[in-house]
Amino acid sequence: MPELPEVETIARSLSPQVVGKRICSAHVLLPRCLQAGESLLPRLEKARIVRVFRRAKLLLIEVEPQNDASPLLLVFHLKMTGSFFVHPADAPPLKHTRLIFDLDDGSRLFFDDTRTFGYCRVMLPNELDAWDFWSALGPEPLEQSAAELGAHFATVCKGRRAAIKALLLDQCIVAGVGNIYADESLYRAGLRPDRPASTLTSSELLRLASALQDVLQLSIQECGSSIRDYKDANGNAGAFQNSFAVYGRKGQSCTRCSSSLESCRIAGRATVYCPACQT
DNA sequence: TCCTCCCTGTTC
DNA sequence: GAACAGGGAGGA
Repeated sequence: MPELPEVETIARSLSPQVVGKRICSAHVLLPRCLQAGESLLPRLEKARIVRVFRRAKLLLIEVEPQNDASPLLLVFHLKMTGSFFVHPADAPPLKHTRLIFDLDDGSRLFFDDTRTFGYCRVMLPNELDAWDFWSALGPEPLEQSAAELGAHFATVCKGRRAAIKALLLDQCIVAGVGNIYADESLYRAGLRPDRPASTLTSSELLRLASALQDVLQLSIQECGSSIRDYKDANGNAGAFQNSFAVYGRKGQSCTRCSSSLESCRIAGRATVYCPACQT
């Protein structure tokens, strides 16, 4: 379940393996995984990979087509089980390989995805800008100060009766947060996930902003969280799952007060919290 | 604003 | 063999 820290880790680990190489050919093994841009596929031939980066939970590969002024973007959403790996020449597709990009040094970039929720879109820059999902994305939580993020939370929480956790998961409110980091940041901020957003004070929202930034930064330092499937583009697992305070710990004791952690469902997601520490 | 669906592997 | 994991689209 790659969220912001995992996608960031994948981008960082993939970048040195592919930037500067040219794409020789693209193979679509699962057609519905290519959600847009089929007509642009021929332009990928001999295109040079210039950048691998992340925005929200999306991983983007920017390429320069050989005889074309306009760059192209390969935009991936990994959803739950998407992953990348660079294989040697002639490596055959694996059971869950959905896309293969043959590179000019003979290596092969695989996009694998067990549950096939993930997708790739090949897009021109103006198409990316015009894509509703892209243009609606909220701010990157790590690209502003805690005070600025807290003030942003205060603005968007005003008058909202939805649970604060539901807002954290909303990519239009803040980009890149999924179930793990929503639960972990609410725990660190001492806030119940089911609190109606409008009931949070500005100081509580500042605490939440700060906790969210802390937990995302720490996780990036640990190369993300590996629950089941997640591995970076070198095949390495992350380690932040060892630091979870609440996620996946329903019924276990709170590390701070020893209360039994409780669970509920918010916005359709399993939610774990400490009934004593979070108010 | 909330619910269902999409999908497959793992766990109960 | 059912329950569960879950991001986001789409519908009520």
